[in-house]
Amino acid sequence: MPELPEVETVRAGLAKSLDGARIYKVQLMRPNLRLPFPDGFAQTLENKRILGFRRRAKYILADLEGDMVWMSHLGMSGSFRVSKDAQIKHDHVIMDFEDGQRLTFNDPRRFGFMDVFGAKDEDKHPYLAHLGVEPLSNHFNGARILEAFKGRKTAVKQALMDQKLIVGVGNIYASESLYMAGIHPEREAGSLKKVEAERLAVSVVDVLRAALVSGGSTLRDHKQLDGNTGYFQHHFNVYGKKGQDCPCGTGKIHSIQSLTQGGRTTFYCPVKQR
DNA sequence: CGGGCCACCTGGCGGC
DNA sequence: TGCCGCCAGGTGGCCC
Repeated sequence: MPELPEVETVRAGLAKSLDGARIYKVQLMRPNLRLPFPDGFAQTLENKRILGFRRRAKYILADLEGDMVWMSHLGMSGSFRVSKDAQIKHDHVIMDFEDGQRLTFNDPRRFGFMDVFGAKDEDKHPYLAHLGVEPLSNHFNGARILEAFKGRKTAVKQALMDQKLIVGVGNIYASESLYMAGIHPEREAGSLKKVEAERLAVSVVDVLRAALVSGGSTLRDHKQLDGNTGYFQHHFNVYGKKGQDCPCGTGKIHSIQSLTQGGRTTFYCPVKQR
């Protein structure tokens, strides 16, 4: 389920149930997800209290007693649930807590992964060290986009999804942000003017914040930890709407179009986005 | 280093 | 009903 708003919603759900809880037992139902679980993964987590949950990019980071960090990534189809329901297909990690709660990680496609490492190694972690700016931080603005995109020949849509430049924006919110900013997805990233970069920064923030307020987007049957579904999908302007009338209100009635970039589908308005 | 492409997986859906 | 191809919210690694 995961772009920034969905991951942040999951993080908040984990925090609500499990802040301060002590891990009692960790069961791995298979030796790997996309990556192998590190040696001693279960033993390292067991008997440690969770001090809090943070998010960096699309990674969930749990601070543990003993200056350790438990990292999770949801991939495309990963989800957590706090419940004592029976095990179901694709439940790969089951964590029981001292207070009786059970946390289960389910991931049909197994593109997710987990790791555990010392807190002092976090900044050097190969998957965390080269991440770009957090779009909901006060370091993010048009100037930052201009700097990140400078000299890039790649399409602005792909630059927007490049986690080394800006984190948290995936395929849905890249399309939605570019639509809102009125920028054509195939524009060369390095060609953005200052005003366009500023408009894009505002659009990215607006779209992510609006999605966050809605509890993220729920495609297919995905549920949040508490069993609720996000509902931002009802506010999409273009994502998944190829052929439908464009809501932009510019000129004559026209339809939303799609194209493929880097193997991913992009949705856009050929009139509003230039 | 940048950019393009493939790989990793399972499941759901539309078309025949 | 069954099979087939295609698509899906991500990202690491390989190649040039």
